[in-house]
Amino acid sequence: MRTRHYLLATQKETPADAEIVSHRLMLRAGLIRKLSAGLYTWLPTGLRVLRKVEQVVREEMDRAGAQEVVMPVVQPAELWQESGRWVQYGPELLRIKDRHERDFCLGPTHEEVVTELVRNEVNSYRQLPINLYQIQTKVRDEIRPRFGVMRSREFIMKDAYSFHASQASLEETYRAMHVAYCAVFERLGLAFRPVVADSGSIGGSTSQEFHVLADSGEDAIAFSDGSDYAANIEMAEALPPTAARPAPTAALEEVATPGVDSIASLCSHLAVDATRTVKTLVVAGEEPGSLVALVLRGDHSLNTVKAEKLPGVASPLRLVEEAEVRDTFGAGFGSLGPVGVALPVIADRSAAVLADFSCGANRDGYHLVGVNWERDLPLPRIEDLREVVEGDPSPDGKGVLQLKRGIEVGHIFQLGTKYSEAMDATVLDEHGRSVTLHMGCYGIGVSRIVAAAIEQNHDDRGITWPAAMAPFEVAIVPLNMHKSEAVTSAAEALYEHCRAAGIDVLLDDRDERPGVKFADMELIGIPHRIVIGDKSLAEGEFEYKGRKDDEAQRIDRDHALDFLRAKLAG
RNA sequence: CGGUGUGUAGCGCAGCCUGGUAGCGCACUUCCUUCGGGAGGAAGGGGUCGCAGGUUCAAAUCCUGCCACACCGACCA
Repeated sequence: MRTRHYLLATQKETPADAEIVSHRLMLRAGLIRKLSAGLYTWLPTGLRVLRKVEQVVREEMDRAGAQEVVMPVVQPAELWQESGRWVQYGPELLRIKDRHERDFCLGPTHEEVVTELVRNEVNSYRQLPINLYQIQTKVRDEIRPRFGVMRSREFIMKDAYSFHASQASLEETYRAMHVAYCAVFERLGLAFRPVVADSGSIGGSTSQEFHVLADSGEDAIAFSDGSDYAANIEMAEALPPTAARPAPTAALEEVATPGVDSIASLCSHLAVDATRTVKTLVVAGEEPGSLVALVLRGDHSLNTVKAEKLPGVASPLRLVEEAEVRDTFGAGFGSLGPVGVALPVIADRSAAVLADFSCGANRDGYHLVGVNWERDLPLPRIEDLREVVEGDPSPDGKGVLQLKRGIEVGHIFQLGTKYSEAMDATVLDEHGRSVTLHMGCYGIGVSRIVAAAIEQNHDDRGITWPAAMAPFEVAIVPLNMHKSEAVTSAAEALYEHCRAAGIDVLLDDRDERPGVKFADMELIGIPHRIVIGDKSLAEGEFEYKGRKDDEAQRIDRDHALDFLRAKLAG
């Protein structure tokens, strides 16, 4: 490719609304342009990167025995009604009507379509297992699109669906997908971690996420420093404290705490540590109109995923309005406590082992100190409610937890029979009996990977692509090309040799000053750069610089191609 | 959906308070000089000031409504 007629679309200035580095660089390097909120055009350079990611994914899926298909983006409502998700999925499902007023949706995922396909085409256990995948545009009407293609309303995803006659077969494919995913992210040169995950709205039991580690990640992940344990923080269990609850030593007392409406202000007012306080959160119960009080140690945070899975607690979790709380407790948020409340109370494991603690008095402007379970109030139901913090013991008993942030780029699920049962997808087994299919599903956020890779690979000049993802492998930068015939012919010759050798090469034949060319090639992150100028050319040499190198080096022009081949191979 | 903020040339912004000729930088076009790290000069092109209504002799500016976008909280690849 030559830059002269190539839509390079680089820009010096950063659009004001780009918050994270990958979004800024994708705009500046001319990878994407925004059409509307959460909707992006992929420009030639961006598309090249996208295609490289797709190809790695495709190769590893094929290697793992999956077969590629393409399913429709537009899907009939009937299928979604059959699985129950037409009502369950919520407003994120973008619904449309055709000219006959029939309901359709734009596919956010394809469980229904693929199950419909397989129940028609596969009838015997002999045809199983089967694993079908596609690389295709998905549509989700995101509440809040942000960070460019990281969270957009339209995005490219690889989604695979496997079907099995038994749970054992499903587990085998699930493991194979785990291996394939690790291979994909390794080939792409990304620092990643597989983590135990919540299966969320897709359903099913076992699931793991693959996270690219980055400070800008939207997810927190917890992992042990003493074992392989790693989990999304939503799933990380906070183990029960090992120490028993101390005996009470203080007397129960109500103290005036004017203006105190938070744990922080309570601590400074009473000169106590947050670990000796308790906070009370009120959420909706399972029965319509009912409430449940959740009690956590002052320095801990509620884990909403854990909470909404508890029997008696409404799912999705709903924190109630202050007015509602006031009706029940007679006090506002800042003065709530578990003493003397008529509601079901659930205490976190850490809160349940406190003695002589402080909490709200259920009277505005007052708190209780010296509170003790079983003396001042009954010991309530105890559950794991809180978010783990750094330094907690690892749930597998080995080591302590560390927290990092991650970008979810892959997710594998064992769905079980959720969809096959709802949609009556069965085969006959070797005894001629009808068995419900077991199902797995496996997603990779292809467009998100592009952004995630930039989060991990950039410097103050631009993107520093991992080799496998770079839009071009080699940039040829001739200096003074329009004036020097020697430079022109050398550049043209090297360009043709590279093309003949199958190298992805970009020849910068623009009539621009050197600084402009260098800056652009570095911004878009081409890993290898050959500069051809009159001075070095007179000595029969080119100049080579790797994108991450500090210094350029001279190379013999006659061996430039071999030199590049060696660089690309290694 | 709630909270906050912003809509003026392709991009980044000023002008609005105090109504009166629509401006700056980058980018773009032409010419001259320059040419190994985002050059200098000269001359140009490009805007229904988000939309609709209102106030006024006069609205980018004041008022009302609507729309769009961004950021902060509940969703997910």
